[in-house]
Amino acid sequence: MARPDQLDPVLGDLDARVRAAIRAAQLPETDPGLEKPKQPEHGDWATTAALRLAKPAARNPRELAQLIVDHLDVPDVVEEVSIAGPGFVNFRFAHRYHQDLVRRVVERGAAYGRSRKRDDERRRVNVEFVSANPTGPLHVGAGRWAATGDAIAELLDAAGDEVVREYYVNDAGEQVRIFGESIVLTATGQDLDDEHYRGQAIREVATELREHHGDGLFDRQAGDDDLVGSEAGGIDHDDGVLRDGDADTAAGDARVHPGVAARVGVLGVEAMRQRIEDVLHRMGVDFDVWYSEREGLHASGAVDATVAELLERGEAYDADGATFLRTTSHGDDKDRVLVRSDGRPTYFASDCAYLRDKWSRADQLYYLLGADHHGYVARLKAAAACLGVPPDRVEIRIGQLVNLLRDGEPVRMSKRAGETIDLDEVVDEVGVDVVRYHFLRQGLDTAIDFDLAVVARQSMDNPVYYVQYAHARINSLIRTADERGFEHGELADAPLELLTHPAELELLTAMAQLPLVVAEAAELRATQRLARYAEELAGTFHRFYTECRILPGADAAADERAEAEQLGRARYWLAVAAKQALANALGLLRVHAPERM
RNA sequence: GCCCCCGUAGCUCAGGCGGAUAGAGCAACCGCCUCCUAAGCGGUAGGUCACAGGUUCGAAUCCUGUCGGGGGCGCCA
Repeated sequence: MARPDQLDPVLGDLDARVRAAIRAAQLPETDPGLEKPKQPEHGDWATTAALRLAKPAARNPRELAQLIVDHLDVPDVVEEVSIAGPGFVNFRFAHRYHQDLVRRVVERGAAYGRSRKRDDERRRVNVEFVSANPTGPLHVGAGRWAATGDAIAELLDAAGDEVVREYYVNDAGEQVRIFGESIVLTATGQDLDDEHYRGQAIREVATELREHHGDGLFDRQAGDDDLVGSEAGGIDHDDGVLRDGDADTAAGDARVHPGVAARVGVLGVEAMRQRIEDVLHRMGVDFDVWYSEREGLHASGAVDATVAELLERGEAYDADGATFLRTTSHGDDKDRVLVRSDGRPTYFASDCAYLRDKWSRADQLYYLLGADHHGYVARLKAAAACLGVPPDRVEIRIGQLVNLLRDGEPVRMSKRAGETIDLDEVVDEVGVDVVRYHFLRQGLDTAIDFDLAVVARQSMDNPVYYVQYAHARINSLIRTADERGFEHGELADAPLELLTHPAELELLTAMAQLPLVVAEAAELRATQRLARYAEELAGTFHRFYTECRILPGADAAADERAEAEQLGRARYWLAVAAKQALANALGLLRVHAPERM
């Protein structure tokens, strides 16, 4: 967790003083855990140190709170210190602190809320998410991982880490051959079997490939002569296309030449991957790395090298002609096969090689997986352990799935039916911001019902608009001020000491929290923390706007007018700062902050 | 058979690494635009935090069990 001194100089100072007081009182060292009291009347910030010290010190927390206060060198900005409840120490800050905040927010601009980490604390984090198989279009569920993974990556970046967004492309194995067959059969108007992929996107890809490569691509002869070459047996040991797959279905569909299926499969996968990339881009998600299993792990020899290394480390062993990884010694239920007795590596072997590769490029690995992959966690963690990667450096988060509904009725998403509603169509229907925000404001542990009818119909009541509206409203205010020629002057000259109205102070307090919220949300990888905070911040602005007249009214008497002008200047700059804070919060969620609505 | 997630207001969900009177939005009801965007604001009403034990000075939060709901693995990739 980022410490307060890296977020806010005043809080950092207070944090240090509380620590000093704890030392002076000869109490065990503990994090002051500065937080904002739930009830504003309790103060601006509070330390819970006494509560947490109660157990180790075996003393009454209120007594400890008093001890801490007795030893505390109270900074000037703190106007009032009080002990309350079971042992909270509350601090009330002078108005000066809040007024300085306006300057700090405006000066830091887009950087307000972001923080740095010391070099020894900064991590290179590899965030892998989505990674859906490129054998079909993305469905809504993938949209959840896209929005969440992207926002978590952004949060980590804002918290001072170096982040790489990565998509693992499963472009090797059995499924590529099946995908190739599916395209060929679709293109040539033949019936598909149960195992084949189908749907609108496949038809489009088939058409696309025909246009680029001609009918010959799907032709058996062409496959024999030009495309298959040494891989006539259907197994291509060089690029891994036909190596993988747990099924012992070396055969394949008799109507499609294996070489043609392989060739078309590779082309088709790339075409589909491109479509996925396009949809994700529409979602505002752009990956840094598209990692090809076929090229990066098979063609490069990384899989073989990884298996060799595991054998060398003594973590893998040969039995019954196959090679097993001893995952049971790291908490898995049973040992997993790396290389089958026929010599083909398993998909799991690819995962091991991929993990090893990522570990060479990063020092923190984050995997965002859907609940349908939760059975995979144990073996992946075991694989990490076998490869010598410390367990705390591999994070595997499981998110619950998304149910797509329309008017309360489930929308079919089965792959066999082929006809589903894709993410692309959902984005068309309700818009990017709604989709993203809907996913981001809910925790990963909650299964989400995404009802198209509800989301579309109630779009005006969607919380994302509540936040965006606050931003647009401030912009409108600024625009109006300009149109009326309101002289707001320079921020440095603004009479911020006039900001004493409760609504103003609440807005200021809310703004002050952004850096801590960001740090906490990043630490917990919890996008909903930031989303809920954004709603709270928007709420404090709306109340301020309702209760406090910002631009002077035209009807005021001359003597009152001068006063109103002064107050207006202070409030104008407060609004400018609030707009920045809102824009930053939305920006970290990568949700659009509109200038007008 | 095993595993994961959830159960908090009528609905959808925050809060959950123990701490102050349990929060928000929607829905309901009552108010607020001669005035900077009413996509807003204020108020009222609405809760055995599923249930039962346990740990603790203190439990919505941690542990165990039960019930209810969702999903996964054991078939594929």
